[in-house]
Amino acid sequence: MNTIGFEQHDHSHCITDALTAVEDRCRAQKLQFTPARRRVLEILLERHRAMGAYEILDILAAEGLGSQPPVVYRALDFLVSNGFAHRIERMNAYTACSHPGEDHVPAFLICRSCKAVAEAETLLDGGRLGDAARNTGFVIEKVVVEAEGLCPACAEAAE
Amino acid sequence: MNTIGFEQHDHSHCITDALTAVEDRCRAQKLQFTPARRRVLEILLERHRAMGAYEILDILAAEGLGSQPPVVYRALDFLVSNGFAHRIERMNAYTACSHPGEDHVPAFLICRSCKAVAEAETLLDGGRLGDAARNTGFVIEKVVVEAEGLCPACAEAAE
DNA sequence: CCTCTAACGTTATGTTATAACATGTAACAC
DNA sequence: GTGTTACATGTTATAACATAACGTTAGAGG
Repeated sequence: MNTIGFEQHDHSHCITDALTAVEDRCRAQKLQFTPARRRVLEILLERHRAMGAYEILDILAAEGLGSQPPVVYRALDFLVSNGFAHRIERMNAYTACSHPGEDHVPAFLICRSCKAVAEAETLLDGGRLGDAARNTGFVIEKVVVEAEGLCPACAEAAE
Repeated sequence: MNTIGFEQHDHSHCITDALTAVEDRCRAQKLQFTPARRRVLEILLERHRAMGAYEILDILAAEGLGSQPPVVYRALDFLVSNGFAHRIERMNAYTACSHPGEDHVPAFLICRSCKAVAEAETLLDGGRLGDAARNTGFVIEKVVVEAEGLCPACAEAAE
């Protein structure tokens, strides 16, 4: 199964590409890409879907990389706050970023049937929400956009 | 303090108006607006801010309306699924709807400093997200839009 | 009155996340 | 090369959020 974009792709390349991009970025910004942080990102990239923190933790534990919740939450905090992964609020889950390094406002399409997640794009300021904020004097710093529905495969199966 | 829209308003009116609208709607749709459900909505309207389920439960418990989590979660399920309240995913919190009865896609402006929440509007289909979905064949059923930042008062205080 | 359904009471448990504090470690200044 | 600083990690405990499951109750409609 693939999820991002709901289409087939060269998965081993997408993993190594993403890792390389993150490594470069960490070097450039003097961020410590430690084994635990790296392994969590690898897990997210390998599975290529949204995963719960404790699901990731189970894998880390099996590999001897730590068995307590703070281990995985710290790694996820690092990845999310540096834009290498995203948190899906609707699912209390985490997913590797599709294009780490680029500054962007992610928007997610979440299939309620198979739980696949695709990452799309929005702009921060352009639309109606920006208008509403400007009218009231609210200063937007971060935006979460998550759509739930049926992915192409599940929509077809449901007919 | 008020929150919705970040502006002063006639609060007792806004409570009674909202309750009346919900009552009407329940009558029209033969929904049971039971004491627990009503009281939870009243609590959300009175406080006029996003509240956690257990915070609401504490109040219910003090009033003898039930002390176990399912009590409040059932009431919230009813209110949310009928559009009388909304869940704020970012905060694991709930808030009364500003315009119950009208079909709408809520968007929230959440102040990270004072936790005030304003409800704005978006359209479901119009924008960039709709385009992305259409391109991939994804069928959107529900959209969550939540912006975090500083409300006018806190933005000013921060300067 | 009976029955069906939706709501409610209650117990227990599952799931997600963080506080707090001790320990280790690499880089840097002196 | 030692003290200091800053950051990362190990570990224990607990907080915060949510639901499963099952029995009971109460109102609507036959």
